[in-house]
Amino acid sequence: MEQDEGVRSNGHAMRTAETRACLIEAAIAMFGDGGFDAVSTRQLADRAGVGLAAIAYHFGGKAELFEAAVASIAEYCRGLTREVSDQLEADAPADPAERLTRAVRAYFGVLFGGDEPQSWVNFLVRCSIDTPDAYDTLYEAAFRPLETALAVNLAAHLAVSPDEQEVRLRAYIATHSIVSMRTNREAFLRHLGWTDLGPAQIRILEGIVTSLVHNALMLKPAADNKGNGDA
Amino acid sequence: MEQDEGVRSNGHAMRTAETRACLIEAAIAMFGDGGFDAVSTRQLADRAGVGLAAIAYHFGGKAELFEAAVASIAEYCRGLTREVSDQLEADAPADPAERLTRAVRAYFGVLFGGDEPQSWVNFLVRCSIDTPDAYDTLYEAAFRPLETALAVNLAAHLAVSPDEQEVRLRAYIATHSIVSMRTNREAFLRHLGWTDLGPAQIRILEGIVTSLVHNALMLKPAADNKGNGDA
DNA sequence: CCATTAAGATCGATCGATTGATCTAATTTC
DNA sequence: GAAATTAGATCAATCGATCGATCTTAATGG
Repeated sequence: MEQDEGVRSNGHAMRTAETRACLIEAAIAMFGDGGFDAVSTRQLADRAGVGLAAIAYHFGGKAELFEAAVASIAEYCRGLTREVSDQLEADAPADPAERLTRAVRAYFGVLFGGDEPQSWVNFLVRCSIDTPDAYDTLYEAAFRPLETALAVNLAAHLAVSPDEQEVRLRAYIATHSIVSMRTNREAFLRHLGWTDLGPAQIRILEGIVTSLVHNALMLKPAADNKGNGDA
Repeated sequence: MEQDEGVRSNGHAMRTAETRACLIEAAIAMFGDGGFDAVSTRQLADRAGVGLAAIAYHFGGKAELFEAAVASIAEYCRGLTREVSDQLEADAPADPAERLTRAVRAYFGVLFGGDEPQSWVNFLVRCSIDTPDAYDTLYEAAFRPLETALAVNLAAHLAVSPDEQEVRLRAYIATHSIVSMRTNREAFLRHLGWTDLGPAQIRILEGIVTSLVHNALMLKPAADNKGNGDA
């Protein structure tokens, strides 16, 4: 039963990869839970099940381990968003509106269907306010492609340029209405009087999200955006 | 011209109040910038222009200073949201839809018209993920009243019960679409390709927000919420 | 009215504990 | 046995907290 010895060409290399993976996983979870300064290198090593010196040996130091955690979660997020952006760039439904509907549903599924712990989400939130530079890498790699694909389809649907700020703003509102339910978890749960996000709650959310797409994202601007001024 | 000697009945009390205020202001700014564990008590004291021992003397310790900062910013936020919830509870426009439109504009003005530094917003974000208990106090005091007033008017407009999750969910989406532009600042700026939130950008936002209210918040559910299933 | 005393508030120095980093010796793999 | 990797011990630096001394203000006595 050598279930995971396929890539094990070298025993040292495997041990190295495993130790690094354990440390990165511990880093994402613990940095996400408490923030960079709230976690000590000893706690990280204990959680990862390795010695304290392994951090310095494999990454150079605490800061470099954090960077590796950012790169790791960026790659993971890229995999998630690729599922969605592929929907938007597929040929299947020719109608942009239909593609948008499906893509938003797929995005919703990615955000609420996975089993990533909340600490991973918190890690991303902390990144954006603690280390904007690190967040920049993450955003460009994982979220920019999705945003671009969304803007292209939305612009086609509205028959305007994808560079119009109206288009990008709509895309932001639509996507982050969903995203904020995870990034802003505490406020969201309190707002709805919920204590958890179980399957029952997620089903309710999905219905509203569908409505949201039609309203905020795809509805033609018509007269309500320019006609009423501010009277 | 004794502009601020009205309440100064006691010299000691005044010195105490001033020192406490300086420490709390420094705490909000520095905790917001870097998080609880990223800031040392020495840095806090330096920023506040007081001695290190003043923290223990006036608050008991670093943790208690943080709690005092939460209470302070909660009271401040309560003042901001009261401006908006008053709009929703006023008699002036009898039409709930019109009250909602005005209130959302007022909320937008509160969020983008003030001169509170971004570190204050970050303080709130950190609260929600670092100390949910502290955030609970803050939410109940400052945001719950606004949310309730919003739900009441929205329910009246849609002719349903304010307890319907559809109503609360709509209110969340509408309000947090705006709020997330500040709490999720880095992603928002990158999404729009902006580098700052100046008056020009805020003017653009206001137009879209107006549209958002009509679309996501006040538009009748019609057939798109229940009719299409998930085909 | 001024001098004296008590209380309130601040400050610099220092405590033990913990931090990230480093070093050495032991273990594992080839 | 040589190289790679790990664990345990230890480093200087910094952490939050505490102490006594100093300064400011309020209250008291003459």
